[in-house]
Amino acid sequence: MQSSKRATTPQRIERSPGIKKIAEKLGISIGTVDRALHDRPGIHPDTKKRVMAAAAELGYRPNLAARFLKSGKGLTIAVCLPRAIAHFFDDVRMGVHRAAEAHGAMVELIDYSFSRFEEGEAAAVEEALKKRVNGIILVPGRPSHARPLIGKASRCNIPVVCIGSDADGTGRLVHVATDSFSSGALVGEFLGCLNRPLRRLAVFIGSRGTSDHSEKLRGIQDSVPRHIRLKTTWEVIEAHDNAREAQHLSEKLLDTSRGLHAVYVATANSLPVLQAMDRRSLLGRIPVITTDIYPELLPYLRSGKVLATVYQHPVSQGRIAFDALHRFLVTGVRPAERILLPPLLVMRSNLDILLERSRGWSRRSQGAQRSPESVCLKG
Amino acid sequence: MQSSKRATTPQRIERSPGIKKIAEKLGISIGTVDRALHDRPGIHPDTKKRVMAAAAELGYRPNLAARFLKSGKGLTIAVCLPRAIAHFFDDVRMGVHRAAEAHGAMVELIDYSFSRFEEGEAAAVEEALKKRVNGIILVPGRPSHARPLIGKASRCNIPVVCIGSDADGTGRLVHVATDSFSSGALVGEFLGCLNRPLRRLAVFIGSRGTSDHSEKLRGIQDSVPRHIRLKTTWEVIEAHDNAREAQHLSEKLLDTSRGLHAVYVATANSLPVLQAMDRRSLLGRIPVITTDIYPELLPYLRSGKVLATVYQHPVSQGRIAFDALHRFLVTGVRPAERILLPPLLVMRSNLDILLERSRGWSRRSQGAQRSPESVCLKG
DNA sequence: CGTTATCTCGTGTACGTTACCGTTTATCCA
DNA sequence: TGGATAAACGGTAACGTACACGAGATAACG
Repeated sequence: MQSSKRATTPQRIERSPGIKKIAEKLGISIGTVDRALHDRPGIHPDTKKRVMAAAAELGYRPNLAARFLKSGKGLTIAVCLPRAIAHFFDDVRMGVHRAAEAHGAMVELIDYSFSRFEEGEAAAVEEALKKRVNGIILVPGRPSHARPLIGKASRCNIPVVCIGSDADGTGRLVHVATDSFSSGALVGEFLGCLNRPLRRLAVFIGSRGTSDHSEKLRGIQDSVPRHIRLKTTWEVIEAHDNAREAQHLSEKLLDTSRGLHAVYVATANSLPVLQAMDRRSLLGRIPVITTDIYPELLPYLRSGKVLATVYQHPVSQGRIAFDALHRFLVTGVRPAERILLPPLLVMRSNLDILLERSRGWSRRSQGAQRSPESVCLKG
Repeated sequence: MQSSKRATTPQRIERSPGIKKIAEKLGISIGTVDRALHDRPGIHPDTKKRVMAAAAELGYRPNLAARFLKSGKGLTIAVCLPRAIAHFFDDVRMGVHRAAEAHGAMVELIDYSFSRFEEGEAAAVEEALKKRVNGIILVPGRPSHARPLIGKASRCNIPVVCIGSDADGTGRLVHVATDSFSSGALVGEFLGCLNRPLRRLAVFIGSRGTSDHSEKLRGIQDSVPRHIRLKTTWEVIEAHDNAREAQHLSEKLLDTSRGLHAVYVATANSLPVLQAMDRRSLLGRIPVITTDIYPELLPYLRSGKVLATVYQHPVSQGRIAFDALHRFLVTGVRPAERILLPPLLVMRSNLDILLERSRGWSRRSQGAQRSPESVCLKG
């Protein structure tokens, strides 16, 4: 069979040791090494130990290119997130997909969208486990319902990344979110800069039971007294992320207590509040700060009726979650227990650039806001 | 219970057509196809045309896993950036490296640092071209010097990504930066929110000749009148990114003109200005907004002596630049001509979370950040 | 007509991994 | 002790690509 002589080039490229190196170091076959490294049956425990030791000693790292080439498909990752408050989660999903695209066919995503109010997350995760995905990215709608599923996944050795709400103590890999306390504190600091007498402040949240919301409240209540000399009183309204409830409660608030000096809507459910205030011609007179960005909010921001909104980096959260998971799956390096992003203020001046970068909402430039010709360097 | 029949499943994973498919479709060998696809010598023009047509028809995409497996090394990308104003560029470099790490051994980076004031960029790029890298990420120190080199690289079919300064019209792949105009406009808007009489404003820039700086100036001068009723006068100081010059000019300004109402330092060279103001006990009385974040600036931010700083996402700029370049090299998809990031305000409340995410500067304790002590603007 | 150079193209091997099949060894029961 | 059965392990094809090498054809030259 061997006909001609080979004149292979020396090819002195330093390659990381492969499964073959381990095999010849131990004087066994690559098949055995393969079984040892992948918990496959049909191998003697002693042999397996020797292989694992040799692999560790040589610093073996599986060659993903070869693995992908052989198996024909890459890692599969389930992306489980709610449909509700769609704009935020759509951005998260986009962040995940963008990050995954960088790896081409070597990573495959499977989307599972579920209704936030029907505990659909359980079904989604269960489905993902059935499909034997390599990892799960999850935005828990109701963390209490998600916890057992996350525990189950972790026991199956399937890492779970939580975005937004956490589910700690379940064995989840990492929690990615914006820092809620800082969000509230940032708003407090900004309000303090306004140089106005702020005696009565209203804060709209979803529920005190949600740690995200209670932390935001704690943040602003901790921050405002530090920047404002006057004694402040607080109106805390729990709207439970329900539009009708938000509308009803805000109208009630506005009608009963007149001397409101600032409003902070700490949930994405800000539209009903804004509309109620608009009807009473309060916008523009009372400083309002909201959370997140969605199309209906844009006119309020552009007109200055809403001073600023706290941006929570949905796209980045998705990207970071994916990167952490991918890195763990590939290299085995565990990310930090928790990755917190800084909340940032978005105002009229930087709104359009932000949108252009993250989405396709407002392609229109706002008149004189930007000169038509692009920036061009001239020597 | 398994079926009696061995009958393995057809394993019909839909694979994208490879070089082999093209070969058998045309009835030629894979070697010929290889030569055609890679502009290798020794192939008849007609044959090459047929191959290219067939490749296009079948939607051929090279299998990077196989390519990497065979060749033993991945894409090599040169990262050329200055040493000066180190913190910003260090972050850019970190962003590039982080993004590259996700691809493991399939991407290799080569760092070329050069001195900004000695036209070192030319040598760096030249060196990269010699090494026959697949792409170049460049922060032009002196764009006018970089232009011919970028043109040369583009003619060699080596894509160049510019971060910060642009070199447009040279064939560079894409320009990544923060939107300078928005930066200035954001500061103007924020100052407007302060609700104070701002009649005399000082803006420190590097040079009017740098488009980045002149755009920031244009931004704030366009923005302030929209938020402040009073007529404003402007002091524009060009410090040429030189610390001594900045110190001298700021002291001269502070001593000659007393009624300053706000200061915007639009370059990273803000320390001399702050020190000059501090010596005259002006900090805390006159609102100051700076640019970028570096260790020496932290005390000013934490104490409230600097109200806010405009963050330009150095890490993200690096990451985005890399991703755009990588995507282009792998899929051939050209990114947008220009990718502009939104500038964002960093204040005390979100400073530490930001640092934790991007670097290791910040001290661990959140006690300091959330201590009751604070400095408000007086007067 | 023979020799050689040039151009064009086919062939073979290797990359690291996995799946599958074949082979050897150990265990157990009749 | 023979034979059956399973456990443990060896061997190899194949994934898609890159590249060295050689075969075949054609043309140019003596």
